[in-house]
Amino acid sequence: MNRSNISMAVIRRLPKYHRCLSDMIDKGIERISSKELSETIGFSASQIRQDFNNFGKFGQQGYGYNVKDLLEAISGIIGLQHTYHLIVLGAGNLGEALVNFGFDKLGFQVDALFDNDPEKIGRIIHGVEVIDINILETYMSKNPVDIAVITTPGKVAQKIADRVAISGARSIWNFAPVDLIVPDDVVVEDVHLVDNLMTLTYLLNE
Amino acid sequence: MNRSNISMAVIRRLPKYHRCLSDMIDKGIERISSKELSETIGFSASQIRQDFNNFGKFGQQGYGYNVKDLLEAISGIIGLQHTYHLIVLGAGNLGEALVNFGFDKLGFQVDALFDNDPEKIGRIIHGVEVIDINILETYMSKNPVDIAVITTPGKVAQKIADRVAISGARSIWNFAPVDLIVPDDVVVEDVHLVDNLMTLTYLLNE
DNA sequence: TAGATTGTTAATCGATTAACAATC
DNA sequence: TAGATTGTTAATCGATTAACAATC
Repeated sequence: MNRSNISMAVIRRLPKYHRCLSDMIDKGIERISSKELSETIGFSASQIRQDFNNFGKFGQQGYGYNVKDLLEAISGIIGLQHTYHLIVLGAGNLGEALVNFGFDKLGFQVDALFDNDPEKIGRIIHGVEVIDINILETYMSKNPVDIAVITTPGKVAQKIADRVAISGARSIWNFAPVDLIVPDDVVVEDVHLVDNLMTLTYLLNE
Repeated sequence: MNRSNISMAVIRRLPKYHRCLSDMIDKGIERISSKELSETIGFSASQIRQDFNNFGKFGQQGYGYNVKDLLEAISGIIGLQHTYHLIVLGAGNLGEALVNFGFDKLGFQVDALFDNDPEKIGRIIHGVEVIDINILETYMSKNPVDIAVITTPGKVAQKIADRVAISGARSIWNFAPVDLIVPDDVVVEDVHLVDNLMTLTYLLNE
């Protein structure tokens, strides 16, 4: 039950449990066994029970799991009880798309966009202001930033990562096609879209 | 050397080899040992040699690997010698961002965007026309589609997947937060952005 | 109570790492 | 030739699956 011992394989399955259980709530399903959940989610019943038992005992022998309670437990494990403050570095199409994606319902609030383009600075995009990247440090000294989202070109991504890390960002969600180097206490999650496309083409030629 | 036996763990490392070797070409590096590559890429030298030897013998004892030859070999393994025809389903911010991402340099050509919004149909976005989703089948009967990119809301994603699959799309790059059900011969690669965000928040609370 | 299903231990499977003979 | 480094086999490690006692 020590979070730092949990393998990444388990951690990466948590969001899928969250999504699947949310769907079940919407459908009015009240209880579920690991066997039934297995059929919906595609993980083995054994793996499901192993996964949950990394974090505690959420079921009841002979009954299964209460969907609502289990969803709440998993939300808590993931950390969805908190609201997270995001800033997006790079007000291009991708940055704009992320502002508009609808993460806010889950507690992810984009507070500001940053760019170096004078044409964009000062504009409001989906209710979020575009701020001059030159005053990033000033902004960060006054506002908490949990997640810095990097959507800049690859060439400047490391420099931006350095700046947000030194200014106190706790984590980076990186869309630039580079492997960032950050201090030990900064968490990085990469979305390497080109890598995904290449995986797809490999499988296409199998 | 039978492609279908290769594990997904290996396949998902191929794009990173590609990126790392491309960077080395740009830097003018001509040869590299698995040990040196290990230090740059962060995989063990042993793993690197194991990975390559799934596909053939690309090195030379006592010398290492020729960077240019190795990059060409890996490009070929991934399938980058071909050009791929893409269509994007959903002309929202994300669809627009993907059209503009710059994949074309790697051989990924977006031929068309599809949407159901009369305001958008007929418009040209970054040189790509937005077509009425109602004539998707007509379009696909006349044009080859290797990769169908789904950027629609989750609710309609499965229906769109069904339509592109039956019309002959060979693969789907899915950005909707659903697990698509497709015929066996259609390859799906998911980009579940909400899942990535949740993984990040988990790690943030570790 | 009997049936069902969890929580947990043991067995299996697969992926990574270590070691070294082959060879450039 | 001697040194270096691959290709490949063997050992280890970790993750998944199977099994079953505990118990609701």
